[in-house]
Amino acid sequence: MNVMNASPRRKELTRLAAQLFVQEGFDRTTVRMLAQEMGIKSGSLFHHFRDKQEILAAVIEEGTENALVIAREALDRCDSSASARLHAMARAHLETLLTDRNAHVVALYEWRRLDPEARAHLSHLRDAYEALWEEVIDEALAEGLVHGDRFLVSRFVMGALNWTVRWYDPKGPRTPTSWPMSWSP
Amino acid sequence: MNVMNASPRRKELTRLAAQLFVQEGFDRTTVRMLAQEMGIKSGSLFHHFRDKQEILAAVIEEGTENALVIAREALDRCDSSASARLHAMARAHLETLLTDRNAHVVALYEWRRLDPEARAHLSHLRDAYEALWEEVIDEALAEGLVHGDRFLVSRFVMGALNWTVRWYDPKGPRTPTSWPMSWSP
DNA sequence: GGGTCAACCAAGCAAGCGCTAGTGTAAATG
DNA sequence: CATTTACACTAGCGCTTGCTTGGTTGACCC
Repeated sequence: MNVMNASPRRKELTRLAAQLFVQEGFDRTTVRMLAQEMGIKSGSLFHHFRDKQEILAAVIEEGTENALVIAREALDRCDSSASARLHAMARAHLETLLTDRNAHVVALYEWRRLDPEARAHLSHLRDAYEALWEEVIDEALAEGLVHGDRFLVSRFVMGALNWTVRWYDPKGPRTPTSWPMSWSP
Repeated sequence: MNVMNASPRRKELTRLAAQLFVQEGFDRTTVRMLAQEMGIKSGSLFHHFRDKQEILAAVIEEGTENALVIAREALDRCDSSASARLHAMARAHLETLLTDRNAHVVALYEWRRLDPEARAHLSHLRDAYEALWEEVIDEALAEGLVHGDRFLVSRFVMGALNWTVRWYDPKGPRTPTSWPMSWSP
């Protein structure tokens, strides 16, 4: 088995899996569906991944790693005012949400399907990303750019940004989706 | 079968189902698990609901109907300034999110599992609720209370509010949950 | 040209799934 | 008293699931 490496083949399979997981949801996506989409037989899948769970973990890991890279680059590139850094961070966030849309939607909707070990590992990645956000928000608070409770501000900002995956459709203004364009509670 | 009525027994079963759907997700929740939680055998479940899908629809319907009632009451009770109405609406929204938490989390995560007929029916309920929001936001824009694109403003407000179900835990400040307290994309 | 190795396949197993059929029974209804 | 209704039961059918097994292929290497 290829379990631990990051072969190009595995990367591609992961990308395809992400797409299917978004379309059908993790539980509804069978290993046979995944295999067919990948052009192989279902048994062959387990040459690349230990089990179905590992495919899910690979999808989320990939997405979160890319988010970290993009955010760091954006922060390096912009000037050091709190406003510019906040702007850069928000923009990087939305950029990631779009380019790795599938992976992030999966992370959002299927996180609970991860087993404890995978969850622990991916939590570290996530925490690293959140640390960037908290840093930037602290600066914004210190400069008086925004006001309010540090905790609440960051939750609300992240909420508003992340929620975009539910209603923003890059394919066009009003393509029918399988979830409601918006949601009322 | 009791399919169409709203017997008190069915209401209670629906409440229990909502809890299980939140804990396990719709697909992972088997009719046998539901039956056990309800203290009956799996076959007996189909006396109350036509099929598993109908249980899901019942959960979401219940939650959305309650949201509508609460929001309307709140709007009736407050005075007519745009600020007061916006405040009342936001408060009612969060109140619903808390009291019918399970139902709303299910609606948020499992909407896609609904079959087309159920989805169409529930969309109407949802639209009725959203109409209240749009009305209030329009008033706020007209009075200059908030600025910006009407569409974007309502999405961002709803996003920030709805996102609370992901990090706010009514049981206490830091109880471990099965999803990340917050999320980084 | 024999050996290596990732990649793949055909076949199938054990477990679990939603749901149905048919029956029993106590309370409500005529 | 006779009949219907609401609710529960047992038993199991037909099918799908994730995953395993044992073997084949073809490109590359010394």
